Amino acid sequence: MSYIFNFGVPGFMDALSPEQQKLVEDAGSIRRYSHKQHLQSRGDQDQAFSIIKAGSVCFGKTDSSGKFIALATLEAGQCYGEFTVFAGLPRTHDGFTVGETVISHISKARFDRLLLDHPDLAGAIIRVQTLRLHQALEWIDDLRRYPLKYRLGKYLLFILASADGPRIAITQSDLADLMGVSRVAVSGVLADYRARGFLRPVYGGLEILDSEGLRKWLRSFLTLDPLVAH
Amino acid sequence: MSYIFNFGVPGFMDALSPEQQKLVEDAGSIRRYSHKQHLQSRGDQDQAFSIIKAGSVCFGKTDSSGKFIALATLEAGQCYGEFTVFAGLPRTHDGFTVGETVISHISKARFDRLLLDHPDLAGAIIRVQTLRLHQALEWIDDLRRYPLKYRLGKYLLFILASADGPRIAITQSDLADLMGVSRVAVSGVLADYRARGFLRPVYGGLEILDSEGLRKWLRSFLTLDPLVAH
DNA sequence: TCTTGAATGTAAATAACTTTACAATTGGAT
DNA sequence: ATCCAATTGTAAAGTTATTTACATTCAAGA
Repeated sequence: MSYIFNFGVPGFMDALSPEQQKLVEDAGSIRRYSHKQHLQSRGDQDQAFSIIKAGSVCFGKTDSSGKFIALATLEAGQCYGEFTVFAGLPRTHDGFTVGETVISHISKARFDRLLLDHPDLAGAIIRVQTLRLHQALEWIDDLRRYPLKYRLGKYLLFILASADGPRIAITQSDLADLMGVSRVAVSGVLADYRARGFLRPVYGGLEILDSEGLRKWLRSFLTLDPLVAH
Repeated sequence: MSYIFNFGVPGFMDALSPEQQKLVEDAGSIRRYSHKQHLQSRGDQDQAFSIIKAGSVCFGKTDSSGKFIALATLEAGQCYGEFTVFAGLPRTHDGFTVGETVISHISKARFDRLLLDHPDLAGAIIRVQTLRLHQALEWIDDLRRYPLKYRLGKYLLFILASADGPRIAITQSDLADLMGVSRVAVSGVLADYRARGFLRPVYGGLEILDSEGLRKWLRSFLTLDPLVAH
C-alpha cells in the first residue's frame, strides 16, 4: 500500500539519484519498532525526516469522538516527516507501525544542513511535492464528484497495480478507514462488485477476478480520469 | 476569494523577498482578458507560470456530464501554473477569468532559467508547495469527516477573514460550486445558519451577523481543527 | 415604470452513506 | 479438537445530499 492520494507519484528516495539516496540514508539513525507501536501524535512538535527501512506505518487522524480516518499506510522505502522539515509544521497526523518496523530518522537540523550542502536536492523535492499536491487535488475532486461505488474501484485498481498477484491483503475495515467511510458501505460496494464478477472477497482480503472488466466499467463513469484509462 | 484549500498559506509572491518578487515579475509578459474569457482547458500541453495582476481566475473541472466543480478562484497577486512548471504536467484544470483581468505569463523555459540563475528561490517554493500540500490533506480529511453543515461554516469564516467587512459577495450557486455540492444543499445550510442568527443572506451575497457565534458553534464539532480555534 | 434574467426559498422523491445490531464464517491459539 | 477473537454479510432506521420543480424576490436596463 502507499499514500492513497499518491499512486503513480515517486517517493522522495525514488526521485533521487543513487548518490543522493546514499547521502540521505547515511544521515539517519536507525530505530526498531514492534507491531502497532505509537510513533507520533498530531500536534507533536518534534521535527524529523524519516525513511521506512522495513515494515510499514499507518497515518491518520482521530477526532475527539474517536473516529479514525486513515490518510495512508506507507511501506518500506517511503518517507514521512516532510511537513515538519520542509515547512516547520508540527506533526499533522497520528502514526503507528503496522508489523515489525525499522525506521531511519534524520533530525531537521541535520536535514537542513544536508540541503545546504547539496542544493541539487531541491529540484527533486520541488518536483515530488508538486506531484503530491497534484494528486491531492485530484483526490479532492474525486471525493466531491464520485460516490464510493466508483472511488473504491479506482483505489482497488491502484492497489492491484503494485501487488504481485490477484490477491489483495486488506480487511474491509482497513479499506473503510482508508476510504474514509463505514465498513458497511465498503461491504455493500464489494457485494455489488462480486455480483458483477469483478472480484471475490476472501477472509482478510480480496481476490480480483476481472480487473479489466472493473476498469472498463469504471471508465464509463470516471470519464475525466486518465488513471483508470491506463 | 482564494484557493479554497489554501487559506492561511502565502501565495508564491508573498513568500518571496522584494528582490525576488521583482525578478519574477520582470520575467513575465502582460496580457489582458475580458470577463468570463477562457484561459485553459484540462489537458492542455502549454507550460507557463502566471501571475494575476488584476481581476481573478476561476479554476475547476467539468466532466462529460457537464458537472462543474470549482477548485478555487484566484485573485490579483496570486499565481498559477506551478504544476506545468515545477512538475512538467499538462494543465490540470479548466480556467476562465472572472471580471476584467490582467495576467503576467512566464514561459517554462524562462522560469527554469530564472530558477537556475537564482537557486535561492527553491527554498520559498519548497515551503509554499509543502504548505499547500498540507492544506490539501487537511481539506481531504474535512471532506471525509464532516458534513456540509460544518464545512461551509468553516469556509465562510475563512472568506470573512480576508474580507474587509461583514458582507461576502458570492452567490449561493458559486458557493455550491466551490464546496462541490448542490445549490439546494448550500441554501439549506444557510437557512439553518440564518435561524441560528449567524448570518443573513442578501441578494448576491451574505452578511455575517455573528462570526464569533458561528466560530463557537463550529468549534464544538470541528474539534481537531486549529483553524476554527483561531 | 415595466420587463426580464438572475438569484433565492422551499418542497418532494430519490440516492448515498451512517449507525446500530446481530448472525455466520474464518483461522489461529490453546 | 475446540475455543475465541477477528472478519464478513446483511438488515433496518436515520441522516445527508441530490435532482427536479416551482414560486418568489431582486436589480438592472429599456
